[in-house]
Amino acid sequence: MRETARATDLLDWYDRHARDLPWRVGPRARAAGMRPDPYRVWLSEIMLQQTTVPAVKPYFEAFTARWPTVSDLAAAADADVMAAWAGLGYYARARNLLKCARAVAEEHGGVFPDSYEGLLGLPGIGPYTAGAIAAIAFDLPATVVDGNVERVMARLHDEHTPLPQAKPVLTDMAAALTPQQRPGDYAQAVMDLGATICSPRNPACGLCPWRPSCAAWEAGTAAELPKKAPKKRKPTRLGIAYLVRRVDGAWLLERRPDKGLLGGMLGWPGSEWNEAPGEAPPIRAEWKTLPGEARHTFTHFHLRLTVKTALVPMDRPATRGEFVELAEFSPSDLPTVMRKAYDLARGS
DNA sequence: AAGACGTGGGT
DNA sequence: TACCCAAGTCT
Repeated sequence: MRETARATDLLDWYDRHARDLPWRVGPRARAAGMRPDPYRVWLSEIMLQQTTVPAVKPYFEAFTARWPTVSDLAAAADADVMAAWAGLGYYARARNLLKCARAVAEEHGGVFPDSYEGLLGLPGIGPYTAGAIAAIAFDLPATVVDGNVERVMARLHDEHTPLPQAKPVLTDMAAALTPQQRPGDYAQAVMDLGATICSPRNPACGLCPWRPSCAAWEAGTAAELPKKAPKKRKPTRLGIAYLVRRVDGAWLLERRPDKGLLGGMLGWPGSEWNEAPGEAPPIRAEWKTLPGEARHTFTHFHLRLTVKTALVPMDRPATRGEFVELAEFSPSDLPTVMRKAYDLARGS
């Protein structure tokens, strides 16, 4: 007979195996009464949306060093925050990060709301993040459902309904397991379990504290759960990027509109990205087309970017973008696709 | 309410 | 090479 899964079994496992993460207050310190700074919890949770821990770490360190409090971040210039986020992806997160910081600073006195509902009302905070902050920062018994929890619940209950259709039932399952005691540790424990033991491929069931209660283990189906709706294939789009160098070394750059792909980020002026992009030079110049192309894959399409370069005199007016002095430009301020175009032009 | 929205690492 | 995946949110 299969056992019933208990939160305490997972908490015992977490006490022994909790990972040490820069934004985490571990189980021992929490037991001693320590609580994480809500600002750091919030920042880490936004960065971790659809993003791996190794990718987040250096960005988290850089942000907290430069902007130690939510009020510091609220006072930052948009361009500085977008540049600091460059390379992390999903740039709407950075735009909403600033909106949220400013809402907290101006409408909440610099203090994060300490309720699920209050958090949910802030920009960039959805059901998952509101629950995570409520549980981790405020020790409220919020149910936290991310991709890890969906996977753990699907396996625990041998649920074969494909995602995203299964989301409501999986949420109910997660809610039924959420304890009133140590909800902050528990939220992190389920996610750690999903990230380390109950992993997407080759789950380490031999090490799992919930194996005695796992229906998928009993059925031998763990590795094939959760089921997911089939993916659509990505089309390929073409584009042209224009890299213009002024004789004093300044680069011609353009701030992209807030809405849409790479919204709010700096980039090279260029054509539309589609099946047959037309020429769209941002300045009168003698263009050189570089051999090869910058290839990049976005969430929903592949891009093959032709790079054209030109050197222009000081007094040449641009029809698009603005020249940025060499001393004020760093390729690390660019989203990855734009940095690839830069690398192609610099021969690296 | 599906689709838009990035990127890097693993297989 | 190509596909999958990672602590989702917004529209």
